[in-house]
Amino acid sequence: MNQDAILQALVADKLVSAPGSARGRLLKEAARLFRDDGYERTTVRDLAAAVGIQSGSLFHHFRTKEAILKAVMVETIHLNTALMRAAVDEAEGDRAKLRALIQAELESVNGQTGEAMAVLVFEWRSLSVEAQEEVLQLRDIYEQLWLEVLGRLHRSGEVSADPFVVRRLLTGSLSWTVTWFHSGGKMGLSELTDQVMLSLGLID
Amino acid sequence: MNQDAILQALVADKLVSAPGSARGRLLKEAARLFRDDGYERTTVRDLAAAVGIQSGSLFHHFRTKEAILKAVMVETIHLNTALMRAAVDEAEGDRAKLRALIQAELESVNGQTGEAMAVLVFEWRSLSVEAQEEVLQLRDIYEQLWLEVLGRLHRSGEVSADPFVVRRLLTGSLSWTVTWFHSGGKMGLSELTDQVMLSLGLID
DNA sequence: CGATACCAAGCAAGCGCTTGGTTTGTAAAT
DNA sequence: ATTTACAAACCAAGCGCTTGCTTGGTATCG
Repeated sequence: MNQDAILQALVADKLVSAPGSARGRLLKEAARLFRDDGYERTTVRDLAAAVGIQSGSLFHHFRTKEAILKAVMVETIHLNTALMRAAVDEAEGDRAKLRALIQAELESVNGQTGEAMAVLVFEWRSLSVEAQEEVLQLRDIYEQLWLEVLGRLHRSGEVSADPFVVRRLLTGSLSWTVTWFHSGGKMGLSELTDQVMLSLGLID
Repeated sequence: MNQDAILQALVADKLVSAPGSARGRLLKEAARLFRDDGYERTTVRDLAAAVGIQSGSLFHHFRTKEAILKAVMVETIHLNTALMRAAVDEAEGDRAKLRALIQAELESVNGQTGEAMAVLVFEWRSLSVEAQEEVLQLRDIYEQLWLEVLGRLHRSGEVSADPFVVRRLLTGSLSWTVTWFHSGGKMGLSELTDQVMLSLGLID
């Protein structure tokens, strides 16, 4: 199952907006603006201009500005949960599964959905407390994927540190790559993945 | 040279405001509010109320709201550069120096100056481009400390991955601890440091 | 014909910051 | 020891602007 097929399945289930639809384009522009300028600095007028409508017309699609932020986050989580599960299912062996997870997360952060992922990481606080809890619950689903793989690698002695701690250290280091890594450079995503595995002592 | 002595030396050099002074208290409250609510969400009225003055009176101490953010960041960098240098100087051997750097950064992020450090990490974009460059230059000074130690560990074969990459991965994982690690819990800062060293394969 | 998507205009509230004047702390002059 | 002088710290009020969002009406299309 490739990335396009995964996306289409999610669209069919109405978990993610079709990229071509008005709602889909709006969310894409929102993700870009929220990442570049931050949620608070982005005005509804900026966002409306980016999609070529009047600011008031936004509220035909979303009840509030916060609902747009939440939708960006929720759809991103749904997409990435599916991508992670596919990555982990395709790889054989726990080292390979971990490598697949790392590469998948790096692709999410630095690839096409990177804008939305960055928003997910850095725009937390702009969500109301209730919305935060909702998003957090969704996120836990794919955290479980990591913990299973890391748990087995820990029991086999290949990873000495505590799985929970390792996952959290990785969350930080992988999402932080958005601030310094640029896919166009001389190091590619695959090499970066290797470097992460190396730094964990999982390649010799 | 302990932490208090370092702080006093910086205050004497006017690189950091005295914690008891009006300016010092203002910056401390600003750091707390900027971390908790974000720079954009924090209003000058919130900040003024937190230090017990009128909002207009803030502008007697700082020309603009942004100048307050910048001051928080600049003073934090000065303080932490000094702390890092002390940590690295006191430790003997490169593994011990790396451990000292990690622990010092974890203390900065999660300890007394944690609020300001979180601001430094997460409130980037709210600074004007010129101010960003200024802050970046100051930060490079202490990045050099890390690269020297990591470079030696790399040449000796103790750290296989590229020093630049390792430093950046560590920047992410260490600053991210602010979102999940709480010093009050059952794992202390020293144990967390051990876990980081473990995850790098630097303890057996 | 009815639903969906949009525009034009603007409201109420909140924003950073300014202004003009008063209090407070300090130190030299009497 | 008291007065004088002056700057630093602060208050009360509010200006001009931007913000998220609302309203009432108009295209567009199956």
